[in-house]
Amino acid sequence: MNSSAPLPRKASREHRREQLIEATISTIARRGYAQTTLSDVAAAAGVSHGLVNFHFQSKERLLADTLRFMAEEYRHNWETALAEAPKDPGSQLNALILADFNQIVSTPERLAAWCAFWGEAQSRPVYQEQCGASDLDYIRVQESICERLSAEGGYATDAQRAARVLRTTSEGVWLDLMFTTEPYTRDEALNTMYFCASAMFPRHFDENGLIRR
Amino acid sequence: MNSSAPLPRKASREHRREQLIEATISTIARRGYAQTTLSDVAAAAGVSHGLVNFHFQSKERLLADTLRFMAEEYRHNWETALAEAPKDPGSQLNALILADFNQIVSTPERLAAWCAFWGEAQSRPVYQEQCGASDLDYIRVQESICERLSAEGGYATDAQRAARVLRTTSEGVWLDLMFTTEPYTRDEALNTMYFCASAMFPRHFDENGLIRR
Amino acid sequence: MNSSAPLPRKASREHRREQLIEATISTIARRGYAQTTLSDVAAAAGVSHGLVNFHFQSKERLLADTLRFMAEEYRHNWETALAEAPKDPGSQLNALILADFNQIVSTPERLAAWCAFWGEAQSRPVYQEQCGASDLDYIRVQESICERLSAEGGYATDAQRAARVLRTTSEGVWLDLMFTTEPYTRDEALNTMYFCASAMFPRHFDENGLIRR
Amino acid sequence: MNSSAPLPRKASREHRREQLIEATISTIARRGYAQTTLSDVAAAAGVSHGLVNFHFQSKERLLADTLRFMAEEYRHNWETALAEAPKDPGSQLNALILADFNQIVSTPERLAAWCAFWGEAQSRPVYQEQCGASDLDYIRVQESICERLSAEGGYATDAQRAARVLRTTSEGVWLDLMFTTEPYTRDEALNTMYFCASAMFPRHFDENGLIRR
DNA sequence: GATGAATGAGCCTTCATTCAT
DNA sequence: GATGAATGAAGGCTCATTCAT
Repeated sequence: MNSSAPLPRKASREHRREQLIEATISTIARRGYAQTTLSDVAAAAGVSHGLVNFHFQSKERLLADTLRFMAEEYRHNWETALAEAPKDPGSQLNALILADFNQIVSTPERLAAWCAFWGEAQSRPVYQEQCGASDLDYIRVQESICERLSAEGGYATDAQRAARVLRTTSEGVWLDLMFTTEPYTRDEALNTMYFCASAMFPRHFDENGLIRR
Repeated sequence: MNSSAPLPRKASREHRREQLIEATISTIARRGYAQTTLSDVAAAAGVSHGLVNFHFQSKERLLADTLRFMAEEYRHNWETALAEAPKDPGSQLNALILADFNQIVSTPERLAAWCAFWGEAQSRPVYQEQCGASDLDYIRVQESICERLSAEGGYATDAQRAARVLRTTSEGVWLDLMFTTEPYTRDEALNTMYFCASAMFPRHFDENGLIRR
Repeated sequence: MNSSAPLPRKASREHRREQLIEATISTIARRGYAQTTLSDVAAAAGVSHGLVNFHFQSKERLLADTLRFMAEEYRHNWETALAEAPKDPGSQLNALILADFNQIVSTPERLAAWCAFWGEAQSRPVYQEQCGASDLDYIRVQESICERLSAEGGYATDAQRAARVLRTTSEGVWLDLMFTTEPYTRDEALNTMYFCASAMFPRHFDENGLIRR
Repeated sequence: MNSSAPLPRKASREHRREQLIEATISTIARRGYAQTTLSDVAAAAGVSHGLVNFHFQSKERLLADTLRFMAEEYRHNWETALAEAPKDPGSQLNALILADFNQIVSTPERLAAWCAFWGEAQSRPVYQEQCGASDLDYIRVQESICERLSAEGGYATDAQRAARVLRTTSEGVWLDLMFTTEPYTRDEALNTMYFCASAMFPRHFDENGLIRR
């Protein structure tokens, strides 16, 4: 997996942690959550397994920290996208859609790891807490953008449900990218998102994306 | 734990198997996939753990058979719903939507178990095979219904993408029912589905369901 | 293994026991002592595994009874051979040698089963008791024949050691028939025995057997 | 149980392995092959049972490595004996006989362990492979010594069969040392071997050993 | 910081034994 | 007599965790 560059014998604390977290994501993606052992993670990171415990105290914490890392990465991804986009609601919604399918959070490894955590989260309150707040923020921002868009475009649409349909479609398309026996491309994934947006906001989106005026 | 009635000492083979599969679904829902042990399952079924291996040979097979059971149950659910509904595409699509949220497949236990299996499926080819064919059938039936609906209603819509949006929204709403910190009701879930359908097929659906004429 | 003739639904007690003992010998020969389970034995006998316990109460007793059966069979084999042979010591010793390699006790299955029991006997006093008395009888009879032969032939040989060499060679040749990567035939086995006898009693034996006068 | 001194917490890998192999031989000798568990072995070595798997991966491999160890020890024993003995065939054969009954390979533990492995070997190809080659080498060396002895002494004897009788007698005497209810001493065992040798090579051996000239 | 030998709890699995039918 | 579902003790194996070096 790793073993790429011969690591500096002494990496800084933070760097080691991040390296181990990346190895954890890799391993979960490859072997699944239930099959992931600390030895797998250590091997993927090219270090001894004792070191994992040294930096994370326990497997539980390693996994929790990995999930937090991914949640923060995800949040940072869409927050940055929104900050860099024009402030009109169409552009903002477009930025949100694009952010979900860019090369940072939408890699096969990330998708697989998210999927694995979802599978476990239901029975682990600690995981739900980990993500709940982030998700709520995302939902509220998305809803508020949809409201502004609705107002601006004169849509008679229910903004909350529109936002929810966009969000669930995004999640479902992620699952498609993981599982369908006849998978489709990331472009088709995006087009599906735009198709969905255009059904609800036809004066702002068509199947190819945001309508520029 | 042993929620059911005191079991007869000897249940028929098939009945025992089904009982153990139900106990497995329960246990996965409660404890998660990774934390599910044969002893948990046996305790949930009120039998000794040796009996699980007696009937399923291994934990692996118990889980695979459980997934198969759920896949067949899911398929049977929507096939029956379609068979019992009027044959016009609006009614058929409506039946498909309702089937996903009825009391058979949309119980908290079923949702949680599905979610757990999704999390593991990515790293288990045998699970993907288990579900792949079923999923494809569902997708094709749903697409064909959307095509007929599109033709009938004169929609300029892309039937394949419309079907996909409906399906992914359904999956995403399932995840919402599992995870959101501010969960909503099954009625709201259905209304969200109808909102989605009405955005794409406004002459057949509104937010409250199929428009009767 | 078995399954030969469709068994009468109700076999007599003794017949069932013997049938199960033969199945045990078969199974030990095929799978080894440590790998032999009651289910293997039952399957080899074509009956349900519950029946084995019914007839033998426990696995321990089944194995002990099997060993006793083989010990009695072995003893009966050489006793009969001695009874049917002429009474001169040369003929008697010859009968003893031939008895060890005839078709009753020297089948591959018997040899393998004996070997397996030897391997376990060391740590099981009950097995040693089972065979000890029989062995002692055999040893004494063989020694007494050798003494008579020694006297008759005017050999200056130590009859006890001569008997022991014959007996150990017989055992060692049995092991050869089981294990050597370049096995030899039963005829060569016999010739080896005669070679051994002729070295000690050259006026009574040559490499081809008893010297008739 | 833990017969040796309190072990250093960290023994070198090779030393640990050998220590565990000795514990395995001990345990097999005491409890028999079928009754030997990893916990027994670990207890005999004074370590936790997890450590056994750590060093040998599985019980299967532990036993196979133990057998290999004993086979190599046995081979080394007679090879060294031959190397240190005078090169005339009489001395070489004498060295071979003595080697089989010295304090290295002919301890009660070794004999019992060999016996247990023989009992299992028949049904385990891997065990047969383990020993087959070594045995063949031994047989060939022994035959060639007997041939040289035969030529030197002008015996009209069949060297191959003579070698075989010596070898089988040796094995049989080993079994006697394990099993007979009236056991005899190691000296008597050796005398029996010499008795056997003297019967076939009377100008080189008498009952007390090699005839020095 | 880092390593890897060592520990031991916990799990899956096997299988002798029981027993209702 | 015979069957086979059911039990539960026991064993092999995994792996998170500890800790001497």
